[in-house]
Amino acid sequence: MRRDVFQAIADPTRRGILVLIALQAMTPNELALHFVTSRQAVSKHIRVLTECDLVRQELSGREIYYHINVTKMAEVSDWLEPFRAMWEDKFNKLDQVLINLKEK
Amino acid sequence: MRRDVFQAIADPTRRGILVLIALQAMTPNELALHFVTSRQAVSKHIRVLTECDLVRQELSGREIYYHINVTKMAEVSDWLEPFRAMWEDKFNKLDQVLINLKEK
DNA sequence: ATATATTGCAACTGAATGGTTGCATAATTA
DNA sequence: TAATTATGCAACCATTCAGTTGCAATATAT
Repeated sequence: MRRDVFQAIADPTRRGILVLIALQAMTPNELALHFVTSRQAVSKHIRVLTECDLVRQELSGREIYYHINVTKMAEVSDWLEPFRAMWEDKFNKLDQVLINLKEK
Repeated sequence: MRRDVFQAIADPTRRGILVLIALQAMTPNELALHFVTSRQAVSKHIRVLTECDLVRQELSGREIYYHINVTKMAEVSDWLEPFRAMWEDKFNKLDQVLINLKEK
């Protein structure tokens, strides 16, 4: 079974979970309240996120607080970096065009 | 059918295609040579990438050159931005710890 | 004109995915 | 101690997905 960051963030619910726990660590029950799906479904998403190390758990009695491992997200950013150079260059060229137009 | 950039880049073959055509526009046949899959399978991936506007086509006789639409990739980067702030902050804090250790 | 090459599309297949329900386990509360 | 609460796990289901094969359409070459 393929289990990588790109596959993990492909699902909108999982992206939602990441955003929520980025603000504050949460239990599966708390998380489930924010979605129109069952607690078990959220747990399955958390499992996927855990398996690719995007989230980590902190036990507190019978509750489990899930934290985001934000450095893992950098893997996506790293892959994106070469493309970023391309689109920024594109904007720079556009800027130059606008400047040239203005000067005339 | 869900068709967004996150879902598109979830597949490793599609990420490979994006990297290749970022370097140079290519036809499906040329692309297929770089993968251990059929030309038709590559075409299906191209279709997905086209449907979410990550690639654009340029017709040249019976050949079709596929170009990357690199600005579309910025959507992923935009989503990542808040997290980036978090992990950079993390590194900054780590830097500070190292500096403090060095001073002692 | 005929043969070849490039491509997209449709049908089919097996595997993966996201969801649900039910249950077992462990911690907390009454 | 008994009831409640929080959670993970397994089984099942419908849908999606990535791949293959076959075919039709169009452009190029002989």
